Amino acid sequence: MAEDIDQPPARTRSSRRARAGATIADVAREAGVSLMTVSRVMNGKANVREETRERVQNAIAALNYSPSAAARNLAAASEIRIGLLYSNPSAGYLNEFLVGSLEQAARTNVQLVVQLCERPQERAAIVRRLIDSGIDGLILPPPLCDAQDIHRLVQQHAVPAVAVASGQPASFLSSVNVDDRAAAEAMTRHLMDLGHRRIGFIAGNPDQTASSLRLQGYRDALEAGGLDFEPDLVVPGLFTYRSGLEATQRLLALAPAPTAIFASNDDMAAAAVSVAHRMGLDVPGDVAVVGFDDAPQATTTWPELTTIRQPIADMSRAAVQQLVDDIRAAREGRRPALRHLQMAFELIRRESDAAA
Amino acid sequence: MAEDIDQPPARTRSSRRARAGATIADVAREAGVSLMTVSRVMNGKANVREETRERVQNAIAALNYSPSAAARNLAAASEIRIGLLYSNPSAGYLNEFLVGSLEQAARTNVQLVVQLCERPQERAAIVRRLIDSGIDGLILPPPLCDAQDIHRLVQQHAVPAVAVASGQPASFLSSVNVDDRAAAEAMTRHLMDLGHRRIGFIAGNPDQTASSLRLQGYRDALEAGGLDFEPDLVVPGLFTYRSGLEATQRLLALAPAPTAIFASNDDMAAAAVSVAHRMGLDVPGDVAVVGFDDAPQATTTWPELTTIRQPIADMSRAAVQQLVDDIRAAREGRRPALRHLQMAFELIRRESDAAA
DNA sequence: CGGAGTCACGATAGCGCTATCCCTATCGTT
DNA sequence: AACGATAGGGATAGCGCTATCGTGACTCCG
Repeated sequence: MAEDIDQPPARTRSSRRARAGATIADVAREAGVSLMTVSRVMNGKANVREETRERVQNAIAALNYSPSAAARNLAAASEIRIGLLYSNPSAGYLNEFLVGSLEQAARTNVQLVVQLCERPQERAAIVRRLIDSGIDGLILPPPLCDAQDIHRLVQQHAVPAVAVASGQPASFLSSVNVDDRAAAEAMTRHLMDLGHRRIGFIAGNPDQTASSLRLQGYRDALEAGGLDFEPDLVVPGLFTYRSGLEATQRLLALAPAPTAIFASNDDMAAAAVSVAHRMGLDVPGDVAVVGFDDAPQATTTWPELTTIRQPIADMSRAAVQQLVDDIRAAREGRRPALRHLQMAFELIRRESDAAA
Repeated sequence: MAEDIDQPPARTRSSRRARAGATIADVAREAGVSLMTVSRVMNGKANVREETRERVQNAIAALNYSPSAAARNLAAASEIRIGLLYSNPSAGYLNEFLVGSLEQAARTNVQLVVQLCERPQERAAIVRRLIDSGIDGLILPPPLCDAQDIHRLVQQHAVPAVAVASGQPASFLSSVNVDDRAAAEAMTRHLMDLGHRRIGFIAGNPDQTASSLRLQGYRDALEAGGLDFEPDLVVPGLFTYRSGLEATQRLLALAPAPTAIFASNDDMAAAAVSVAHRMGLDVPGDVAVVGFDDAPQATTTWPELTTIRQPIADMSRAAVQQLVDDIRAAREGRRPALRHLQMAFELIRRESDAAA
């Protein structure tokens, strides 16, 4: 045997080995194959015999091996950094969004840079800095998905980006949404089915394109049901609790008052409930109130809100996936295949609505 | 000049170079120094002349260089992965917590693994899997900071961990909190200063050690102010909106009813406001209501809640920092210096309290 | 004035992995 | 039988950075 001849010269310097765990070399030795074969198995490449694959996988399990993300990135020259810009959407939204994207980022071995991007006058500078620092792509949750200045930068620098929950995503972006129009239509129809004929609508922030789609859905449902659209029943809002307070006061001051209020998000719906209560009205006995988003407010309000649930975590997961695909495509010289995903919403019936 | 002799043999294989940006070699060339000097500057090592440091920094700026996290981790043998376990605290809390820790994780170049750890019966398995996969440390926000089964695993496997906002952190953990007792005392004193003599207290979930500290603060303030502690005025709660509803009903059914209600968190305080309104009581005219945490609910309620603000993002940043220090210490064979940080809280006065 | 100590900095060898190139055994084809 | 085609798998060279050690230029002191 030539085993001792093969040994490398004794290391005089102390080893710099860091990982407590096994390395790919250990696995290769254990399985009796080369490093590359182990690597192939781990990356699911095709040209490995089933039997070999199993042997390697057993070795991996036996040694409790988990690959070093750092080494993989470095070797594959595929370090991907994705910027996730956010600007104070409701806490619940951001939260679920973050969890979904973090999970997907970990799964696909990309680094997520989470950046607050609050004040409009600083936005451009922040995005520019990210781009300059070599970010590989951007995720734009609402309301940033509709920000013109960010769009311009993205297009100028040809940075792959995904808009989430934008009403009408720019042509050079991938996007992930639910069908806001259809969802609002379904909710309005639901109220009509309960017998409501005067349905107040609190619109969302006009700067977000989803707002007008929700309004459109409301109008479509009225029309389909043979009800006249009454401009007085639509009042402006900004997606904030405070704006919901004011909007509801206007609606309930109408004569005759609406028997149902459809707020464009849950914050405003919660505000509507609060105003109704303070006016001595019962919800849903005197007015039904429904929201949109299924934010935490929906269940920390009494009565709990009937609302539209968006699969936010799934959407953010999909957004990361799409972005990574686009980035890899661009790196390989392929044209990224912009895709516009539409995910299913769900009408969640709780206790804030009832027959008219 | 020997410049052309120095050139490496023409590369026949295509370069595997990935980064669009500059590498440390580019910076070194630009600044006219060696790689190591650049590395030293970037890591803030002491033994570099001020003049050289500046030259390097200029080169870095000129090339808009940013180092590859993957390469740094690999070379320094210092890849650190931290597990952040969470279990459905309020969305606002988790949110701020995540943002803070993500930021600090990015800054210190460690990888954050965010893990949902909801159901008690699965917790142990999840934590064990994380540990087996070679996680280097754990962050335990409430309520997991007080979970006995997790504590046991952490101690058994000697995994560095930091408990955040635990009332009485286990002896083998580092911790970061605010002084819950002092904060509750301050809030109670605030109500007493406003002239309230009958102050209802809604306790928090007894499984979380912070709950009893908040109650203790309430009692301490009463005693210091010469008021008798009245057991009837303290009702149990679970930190949930729903439990706040019930607790408030009990408090307001008392005769005489309290003129102020101190809820152990904002969810329950929001519930208290809701119940008061439905009973036709004005807040704060008929009852003052105050909360704890400064969660989003505090400002999406009318009237906005007076509450105690914890610097959650700062706390999570500190937790990550502490954990990284502990991990590095352990790797170098030093004993980690367990530390118990206490950060400043703030009483935020809004519109839900008034003189008795 | 020579040797020890200090300081700023350079040369080099990896960190753990994958891309690339290359070799071998096996098969079908003529 | 000779040939190319095609798996399946090995050897090697980096990816971009830092740890370690080496080196020359200074200081300091007996």
